[in-house]
Formats: sequence, structure tokens, C-alpha cells
Amino acid sequence: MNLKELSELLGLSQTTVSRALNGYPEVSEKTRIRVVEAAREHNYSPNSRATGLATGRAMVIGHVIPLSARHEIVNPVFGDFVAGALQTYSQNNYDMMFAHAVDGGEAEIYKSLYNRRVVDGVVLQGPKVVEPRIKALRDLGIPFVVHGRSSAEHGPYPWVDVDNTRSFRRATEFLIDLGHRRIALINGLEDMDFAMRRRKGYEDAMAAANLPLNPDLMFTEEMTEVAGHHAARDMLRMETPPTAFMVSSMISAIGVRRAIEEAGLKMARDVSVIAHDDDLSYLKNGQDVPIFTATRSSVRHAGEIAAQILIDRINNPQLAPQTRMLEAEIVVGRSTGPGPER
Amino acid sequence: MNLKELSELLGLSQTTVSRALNGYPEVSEKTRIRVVEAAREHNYSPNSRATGLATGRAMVIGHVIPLSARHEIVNPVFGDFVAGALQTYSQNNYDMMFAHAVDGGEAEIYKSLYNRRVVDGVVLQGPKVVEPRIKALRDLGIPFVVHGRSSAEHGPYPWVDVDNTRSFRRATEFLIDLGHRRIALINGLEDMDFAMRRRKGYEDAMAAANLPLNPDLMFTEEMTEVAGHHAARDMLRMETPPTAFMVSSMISAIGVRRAIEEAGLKMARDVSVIAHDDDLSYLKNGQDVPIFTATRSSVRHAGEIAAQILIDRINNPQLAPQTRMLEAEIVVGRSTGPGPER
DNA sequence: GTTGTTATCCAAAGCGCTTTGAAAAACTTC
DNA sequence: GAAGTTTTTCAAAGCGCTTTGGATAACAAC
Repeated sequence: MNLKELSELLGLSQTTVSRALNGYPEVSEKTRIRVVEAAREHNYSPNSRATGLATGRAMVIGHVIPLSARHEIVNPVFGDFVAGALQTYSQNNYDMMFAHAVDGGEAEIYKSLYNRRVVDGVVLQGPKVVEPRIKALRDLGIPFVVHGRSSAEHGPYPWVDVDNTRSFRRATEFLIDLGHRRIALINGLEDMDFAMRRRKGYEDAMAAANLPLNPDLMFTEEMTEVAGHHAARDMLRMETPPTAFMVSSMISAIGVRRAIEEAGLKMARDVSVIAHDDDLSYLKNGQDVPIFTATRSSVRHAGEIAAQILIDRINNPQLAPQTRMLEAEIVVGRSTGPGPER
Repeated sequence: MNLKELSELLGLSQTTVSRALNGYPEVSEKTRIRVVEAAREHNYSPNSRATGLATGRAMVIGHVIPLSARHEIVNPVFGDFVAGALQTYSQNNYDMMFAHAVDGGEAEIYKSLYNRRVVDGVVLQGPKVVEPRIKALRDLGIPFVVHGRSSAEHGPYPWVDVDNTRSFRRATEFLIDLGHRRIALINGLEDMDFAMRRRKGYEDAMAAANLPLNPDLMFTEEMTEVAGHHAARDMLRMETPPTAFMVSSMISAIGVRRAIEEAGLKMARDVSVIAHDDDLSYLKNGQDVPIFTATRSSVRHAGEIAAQILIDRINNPQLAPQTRMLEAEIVVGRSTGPGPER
């Protein structure tokens, strides 16, 4: 059933039927009701491709699945971020489109999606410290929003991010206050902007407390359970092992815990751990008392906000780029305890 | 730059340009080359909405994000399944569309996507034992494929699934052979078809060995770390606790391990654990020797296959529904050891 | 009853592509 | 060189919607 058939059936013009359904004022209430009911009854829904052609808007937003280049790892954060964005999209009658990039061809994919008018805007996930995609998107005039930031990018652009530096500084300070001195950092890949910022927070706190930075205690890898385990295991075998770990993800932290237990130690009592918790729905950090002391920030919430910023921008392109800094909260759980200096 | 402009620029008709770009034979090689180069040079890409309107095909496949109704949990498997499907889609020039369902309105969403001609077909994820969506999709004539199966559905439909019953039966037998008798099952929600089948496999093995089924050792909940921990903790506090656990997901198994260690026990030596491993990219089960003995089946691979089945069906609607049963392999890791009867 | 307003409705153009049916051009063949 | 074939190109219709610029009907005012 299409517009033409429906209008013939009602004895009205396509114009009138279209206007009635889209809530324009130039149509009497009687006919509007008649039209709306006929539409429902005959199960009419407008062809989105035709609508899109006529209006010039796709009502679709594009995402590119951030496969980690090195190991083809799907970011575990992905599902929850998407769920958040999707919620905002559907409230605004947008659909969500996916594409995936082959080997760093992400900019190409974005361009293709936009040039083919498949999408009205795109979300850039997982920005690196140096992120040429941002300039590319700006130059192409594609509306976009970044989940995270890119330190090497100085022009204005819209983003949502957690204050990673601040949260890791605070958390490291917390460990120092507890009496820890040898504090290890198990970080994500440091070409990722968030990882670089977390390292900076860690370093700032160490420096402020006049503690030396020991490269052997600073590890950077993909954030998997196995990598976390591996790094922590090696460090715990050192002559003077760390007494505390700052860990960039819950998944890695689970690996760290495994290494601690394998070493015959007890978390909190012997070794403290603070993890970053993205508040993933399938990996909640305990129920009442959290398993891990953590810096927590909901990635799902970030998804909702990112979506809203982008939609606002699409609707109002001359708007100045909106930015939104989220603060991670520090929740105290069962993975931290006093260190040797206390 | 659109077709009209490009054709005027070349001094050719839109017909010829269109045909040249789409590889039709009725155009000389010389002009084809000329056209293709001009298109590249002027950065022309056809408007997908116009193409879609003209061809009647969207070249898009729809997915509905399976939020677990009860707790709004994003399935951790989601990302990897999508990555697999996406790979196949992009090889076949399909894009992927997402929608999310509000409170069981999934069938409505599928219908809307298809009626509005947003998609050419849909993937149904997370089927329950009773799954009215399958009948709905069939009745609506929407091409679809199911990731998993639905036991209450007897008509033919295309699917990809792991032989869950078989793999859980074999794994349970493996524990019995090791000398375990009190074997617990930590399962997902049993209205989910896969969970029901896994339970059946477990029960079959127990029955075949003349072992009683103890309801206190059979737990069913959302597959989170916390739920796994909770269940295992309670069971380990029983008078005669289980000596082995069959666990439906790696994430729950991590919780089980935590409970085992909190109880002062050692995995493998005191308590054995077998987990189902979806081979998620960010949660690899160890490197050389797996952490957990596991029934393993790559969900990413399942995504690739599901996508192919659906695309075949879209291209050839009168094809009989294809089905594909995947076999989970049993990998022996460091979480199992001899039980009391050995 | 004529004029001026306002509330309703409509015909037709346009969005950017594909595809049908036909024409023009280029070859063959005799 | 005319007739027949094949190759190459094109004009125009159509996909299903929105929207512009009227037209018509209904009503009020004089």
C-alpha cells in the first residue's frame, strides 16, 4: 500500500493525505482523522527511501564499528554505547546504520556513507591521540560527534568525554594516601587518546607525591583479560613487585586479579587494584559493595549524550560545536587496602 | 555531483553513464573507461536512496539490538556477532541497520523496518523457546534468519545454531568421567532456547550416568559475573557442595571462579569448572593453555554464516530455508581436575 | 448579490536514480 | 552501395514521496 493507492481509496489527493499524516495545519480535523484511521487500517507506512529522496534527509546516523586494528578486537564497550545512542535516536525518529572499516579506511567509509546520502551524520568512536579523521570529517562538512577527544586536534569539534586524566589522578592519589608507593599502571594502547590521558593522570599524581616513574611498572596493551593477567603476573614476579595496580578496564582487572591469586596473594590485603569501570550492563561491578574499587562512568550514558549532540547539530548546523565533559566517580570496593607505608 | 551533472559534463546521456558505472554490456569499453574515470575524479557516488527507489532494493539488512527484557542487559555476544555479519555484508555490498525494541515490541520494529522499505531482510537474535516473532516474520513475508533456534516452532525457517545440547552433554560426561558426581549447572535464563537446550544436555548426561538431578544445584539467571558469583557462592556453602560446575558463559564463569577463591578453594584441584566460550575477541580464554576448560564456538563465525544465509535468501526467495548446525569443540584448560570418585 | 477572507484541497513538479523501447551509428554481407 | 546486423547511445517513464503555487469551497461583510 502506497500513498497513491491510499489517496485513491480515500478519494483525496496525495497532497492532502501526505499533509494529514505529517500533521500540517492545512487540512481539516475531520479528514485528518479519516486519513489517519485509513492509514492504520490498511497498514500504510511511507517508503523511507522515497521520503528521503523528497526531503533530502536520511534520518539515519552512521557508526563505524571500531575493530582494533592490531588484533581485530571488538571493543567490549561497543554494545552499551550503541544501546545508549539508539535510545536517543529512536526518540528522535532516527535509525542507526553500521559499517565497518577495512584497515584504517574509516575516513573512506564515513565519506561513502555520507556521499551516498545513506546517513545525515556520523559518530566517531575510539579517537586516537592523532586523529586525522576529525579534520577529514570537518573538511567534508559531515556532521559528526566524537566519543572521546583527540589531543593533537586543536580546532573545535563536538565531543563527549570522561575526564580521564582527572579520574586517574584522583584514583592514584587515593592509592598513595593509602600508603602505596610502588604503583603499577596497566593501560590500554597508548595511541588511543583516553589511554594517553589516563597515563597522564597517573603520572601527575606520582609526580605530585615525588614518586619516581618506573617504566617496568607501566604497561600498555590491548585491554583484554589475558593481557592484564600477563602484565600483572610478570610484575608480581619482580624483585620488588608493585603493591597496587591502576587498571584501565574491568576486563583487564579480572586478569590482574587472576595473576594476584595465582601468585598466592590476596587482593586488597596484599595488593590493591583500582579499575576503570564503564558500567557495562553485563559486567556490573558487584551489587552492594563493588568488587573493585573503581573510577566509574557509564558508557551507555555517554552514548545517549553523544547522540543528542549530533542530532542537535544536524538540526541546526550553524550551532557552535557542543562539548560535554563527564566526571567519573570513584567508588570504593573490595580491592583496595592499606599499603606498606601506612 | 549527481548523475545528471556528471552526464552533462561528459556529453552523454544519464542512461549511458548509469550503465557504464554498473557494468552493463551495452556500452563500449572506451566510453566506460572515460565515465569511470570522470566519476572518480569528480568524486561521484550514486545517491543510495534514489538507487533504492528505482531498484526497489534497500541493500540494507536490519538487526534489532537484543536488550534482555528483564534487566536491560546488552548481550556481550552482540559485538562479535555483529562484526562477523558485517564482514559478510560488506563483501556483498550490504549495509547494516540497527533498531532497538521497546518492551517486547520487536516484531513491530521488524515490521516497521521492512514496511518502510528500510531493509531487505532481518536477523533475529536471541530466540526464546517460544518465539512468536518467527511466525510473524514468516507471515509478513520478510526474509530473515535466526541466530539460534526456537524449540516451539515447528515450521521450517532458516537458522544457524550451535549444537548446545550435544556440547553440554559431552562436557558433563567429561566431568563425570573425571569422577565428579555433584555437578552444578549455572545456566542463562531458561526461556532462552539455547539455555533450555544446554540444560537438556546436562540432564541427559546425568541421567545416562544414573545421577540424580538436584534442583538446588541448578541455577538459572542472567549471565553476568555477579549472578555467577552469587549462585556459586551459595552452592559452595551447602552441606555437601558441588565439586564441579557447568557454566553457560565465560562471564558467569569468572564470577564462579571468584566465589571458589573466596571460599578458600582452588579451581581444578578442589572444584572443576567448564564454561561455554563464545570465543569473544576481547575475552579470549587464555593463550596457549586455556584458563577454563570450555565448550567453544565462535559467535563471530556464526555471524558470518547467518549473514550469508540471509543474503542468499534475499537473492533467491524461493530457496528452501537453509540451516546450519555448528559443533562446539571441547577444549581442555586449567579449570578441571579429578573429582572425588576417582 | 457581490466582494474579500479564510479554510480546504489539488495538480504538477521535483528528488536522483534505473530501465524500457527506440533511434542512431557502425559494421557486415552480398 | 543497398540491405541487414550489431553495437552504441538516448529520451522518457517510473519508483513513492514532499512541496509549491494555485484553485475551489465556505463563510463573512457589505
